[in-house]
Formats: sequence, C-alpha cells, structure tokens
Amino acid sequence: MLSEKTPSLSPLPSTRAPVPACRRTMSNEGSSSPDREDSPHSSPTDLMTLARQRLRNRWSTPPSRDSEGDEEYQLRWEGHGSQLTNMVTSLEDNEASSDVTVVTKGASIPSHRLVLAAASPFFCQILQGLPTSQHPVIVIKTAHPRHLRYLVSFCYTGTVTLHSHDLQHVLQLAEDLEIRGLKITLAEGRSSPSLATLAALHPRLFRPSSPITRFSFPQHLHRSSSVTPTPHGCSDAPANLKRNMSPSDKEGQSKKMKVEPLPMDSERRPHSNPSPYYIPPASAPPTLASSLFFKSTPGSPPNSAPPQSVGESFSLQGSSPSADDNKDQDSPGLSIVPSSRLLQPPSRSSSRPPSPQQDTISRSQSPASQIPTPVNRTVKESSMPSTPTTPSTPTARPEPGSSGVLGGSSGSRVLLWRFLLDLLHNPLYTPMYIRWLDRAGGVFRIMESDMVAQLWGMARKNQNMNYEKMSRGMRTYYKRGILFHIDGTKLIYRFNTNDPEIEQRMRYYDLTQASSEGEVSSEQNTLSSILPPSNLAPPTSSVTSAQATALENIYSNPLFRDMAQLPHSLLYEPYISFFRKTSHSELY
DNA sequence: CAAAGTTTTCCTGGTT
DNA sequence: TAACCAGGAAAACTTT
Repeated sequence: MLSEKTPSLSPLPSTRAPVPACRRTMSNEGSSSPDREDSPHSSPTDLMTLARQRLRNRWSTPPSRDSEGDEEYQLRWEGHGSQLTNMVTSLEDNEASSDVTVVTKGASIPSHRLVLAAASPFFCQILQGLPTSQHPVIVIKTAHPRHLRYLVSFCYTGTVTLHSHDLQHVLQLAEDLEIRGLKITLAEGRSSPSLATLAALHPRLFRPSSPITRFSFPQHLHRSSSVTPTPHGCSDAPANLKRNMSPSDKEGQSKKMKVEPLPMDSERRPHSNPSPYYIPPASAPPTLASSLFFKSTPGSPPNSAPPQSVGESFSLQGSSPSADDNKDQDSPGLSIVPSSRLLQPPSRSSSRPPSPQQDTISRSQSPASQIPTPVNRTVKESSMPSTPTTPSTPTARPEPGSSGVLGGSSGSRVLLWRFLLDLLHNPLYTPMYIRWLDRAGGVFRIMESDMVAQLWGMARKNQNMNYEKMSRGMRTYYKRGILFHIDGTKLIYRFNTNDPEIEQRMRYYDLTQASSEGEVSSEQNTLSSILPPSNLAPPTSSVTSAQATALENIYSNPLFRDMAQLPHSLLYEPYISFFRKTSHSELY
C-alpha cells in the first residue's frame, strides 16, 4: 500500500530559520501538544490522530538548516490522508487482525477497536480501558445482523448502501450505538416523505450543520454523513454512558443498555426462532483463545437485576432497573465480553487477598497452579513451580458418607478430572485445546488431544504421557461416576455435574471468575462460604438462589443439552470453523 | 510401614 | 493405517 505513493523529496527553502537538527517539530498541520501525545491514556480517537501526526512527523521534517549550513529536506507523503483512509477501509476485510468482535443474534463481525472507537463514542467508551491483550466481544443483542453489519461497514468505509426498508432500523441502531457523523440530507432536487418522517424520528441525524461526506443510497434517498471526531476522544460519549450515572438521569432515554453475562460456549439457536434474548456465541475468533469475559455481578440475574457497571469503567443501564427489561425488546441489550472473567494464571490468585477457601484451593490444587504453561514443556524435572505434588498442609479426608469424587488420599494431588476441569476454565487452554460444549451439562470436547496429554504430563512431571495413557486414566472415572464418554463421538466427554465436588468446583470457578470483574470485596464472603476449609465438604447454602440462577443462565446451553439430538457433524466440527461459518453465513 | 486410593503402563481387541 | 475407544491387569505412586 505504501508503495503506491512514495514520499517526495524536495529541498526546503534556505530562508527558513535554522532549527537544531535533533529537534523535530510538528508539521504545519499538526497542532497537538506534546503532553497529550505522550499521554498513556489516549483514547482510540486520540490514537488515530496521533498516528497521523506521527506519520507526518516521520515524513515531514521541519524546514531547517543546521549550524554548518547543510540544507534540510522535507519528505512529504503525497496522498497521506487517502492512504490512511484506504488502509482503514481495507481493514474491514482483514479478519486476521481484528481485535474486537461485534456480535448480534447469531452473527459475529470481527472488527477493529480503532475503527469502532473512532466512529462511535459508545464503542470508544467501552474499548478504551481494555488491555490490548484481550479480545473483547461486544454483543448488541437485539440488533439485526444486517443492520449491524451496515453500521460496522459504515465505520470502516464511511459509506454504505442499504435498502430503504432497512433505513429506519439502521438509523435507530446508529443512534443507539452513537455512530458518529451519520447525517442524512435530501438529495439534490429530491424530496421524500419518508425522509421527513425519518427527520422527525431522528432529528439528530438531520442536523444541517457539520461537513458532509458522500453516502451511497437507494434510489429515492441520498444521505450523507460526516465524520466529526472530537478532539477529546471519548469525551463526547453520550450521557448514558458516563460512569456514575444515576438511574434518574437515565429516565426518558429511549434506549436501554444492559450488561449481561455471556456463555462461554458457542450457542446456536434455530434461525426460525430468534429471541431478543438469545445470546450469540461469546466466543471470538481464534485469537480469543486467551480472552476472558465480563459478566454480570453474582447475584444479578441477567434479565432481572439492574445491570452492574462493567469493570467499574462505566455504567450502562436502562431507565428501569426492574423486570421491564424483558419487555423492551426493541432496545438493544448490550453484553460486553472482554477479558477478565476466567481463572487467571498463578499471578492472579496472588493479587487477591487470601481467603479461607482460596487457601484450600491452593493447598490442594489451585486451578491455575496445577496447569503448566503451554510453552514450557521441556524436561520432567524442569521447574514447574505450580505443580502441587509437594505435600503441604494435610487436608481433611472425606466424610464416610461423602459421595464426592475423591476417594481419600487425593486431597493435594493433581487429579486428572480436576486438571481437565481447570483447563476448561483457563483461557490459556480453552477453547483451543479443550472446550465446553455444554458447560451446564458438563459436556466438553478435547480439541487437541496430544496437547492436552502433554499438559497433563507436565502437570504430573511425566514426560512419557500421551493421550492413550491419559484417556485410560479418564476411563477409570467411568466406574466411579466422575466422567463419561459420549457414545458415538470422539474426544467428547461429560462430567457428572451432579457430583457434589464437581458441582462445587464449577461453582467456585463461577464465582472466582465473577470476582475478576472488580467486585472482589463483595464476593469474598461468598467464596469463603462456598469452599469451606475442607474442600471435600459439600457446598454450603451461601450461594444464593439468585446467584445460582444467574450462573445457570450464563452457561446453560439447551442446544447441547441433549447430545443425542445433535448431528455428529456438529459435534465434530472444529470450533474455529464453527464460529466462522456462523458468522459468515448469517450476516449476508 | 501399611492401607487405601489414584494413576501409569501394557495389553488385546474393537470402531471409524 | 492412524486415531480413538473400551477395559483388564499389574505396577507404581501418593497420601494418610
């Protein structure tokens, strides 16, 4: 792309005042202050501007002359603006580089944070605080895939062609998402009653001010838009996106934004019966392997409780925090799925204040600590600081009548079933190596059998481990009712989620993941209750029914509940192609 | 050290 | 043929 236009070289007029050779100044177009340029908190929009300015700096040195009188030259990138525009436009088709996914009913649109943030303060507000290592998934639940696609495409290209019957919906969605610069004008010499109606419905879009760029339009309409980035990045985010917004402030807002939890599993629902509350696949493209998710606070069922702030960064809340959320199905429910939900590698547990149950977990087999890192598969004696095979504080033996999966002397051992369960909750390994098909039902699939076996071997410090041996170990669980193989499938197993300890452990994951959203303090007590000092004791009743309901709602996947009804082709379909097929086939 | 539980290793045989 | 699955048997290992 850059080769199309090469920088031109021209001698600078020697009459310019000399400037120290080491000093760079902004081009005559650039005007941002240095301190802003260096700000670590630049918004994506700022970054866009900054990128342009830096490019200018790179290609355009100030006209100057050093003390020895040498001439200086200015390198100018002809067509810089259009080049950047073309680059941004070309990004639309570059899924590989996408760093955010916008999802609606059954459709996923890989996108780029920079583009979304530049086009919408709404997206900007969401994305600006997220670490670049995460791949957030933003779910606009009630948006039609086609409409959302129009708008995302508009964000890239600044132009979009759509049918007139979609216009009203697209405009409404654009307003909800605060897409910048969308502006409609009557085509020259044309008048349209529908435009008048739209103007009444969307007066903001019909402001006669602001510059206009060209739009493609159906025959009877011509709309224009202007991209008017604000100098302060996300500062012009709509009021309802500001943090600490009181419920009363949101009264009268036409849209309701909800933060809702997402399932870890890809969920599918027949197209014939789309529900406004259908939660589309939360899984992102392959790059999501290490991503985590936001979800609602424990105790806040998705559809009934007031949405909580996400990561304390902002508050998205409808005008009514009550059950009317379910009634307003025209408003796009919003689910934000960035990364800090699942269990973290060892560093995370150390960042939290210790709690009784956490102590128990780390003594026995911290979910994170018992799983080796995928890169360090070297020698048997290699330092695997996390492998808790070293005996520590003795743990209590199971009560005589306990029906838990533990027989007795495994309290501080790395057990295979625990290891698998941990893998399934560690974003480093799921969904790439192993993933849930139906978490509520305990059904999972091993995606990379060799890799999982190697990881197991690392955990056990056994270089000779392979899937043959590991699977033999898994088969020993059949008789004990811990694990089962799904007949007729390959590499698909099911945990007995009725087993008290498995259930307890999965609930622990739920709450631990929830804790990573910033509500650590409020969840400490819950955690300390759910995992008593003896990790063999059944879960206490400290987890409220509301929490349990919320967690069940998060993960339940009716499509996978009855495995017998699923065609094997679906079960065997690799995750990645599954995801992409869904996203592509349903968008167009 | 013994007992109990868990996993590993090896094996035969089967299916896809 | 490769990969996966089922399960028996015995050894090895860990925990109590």
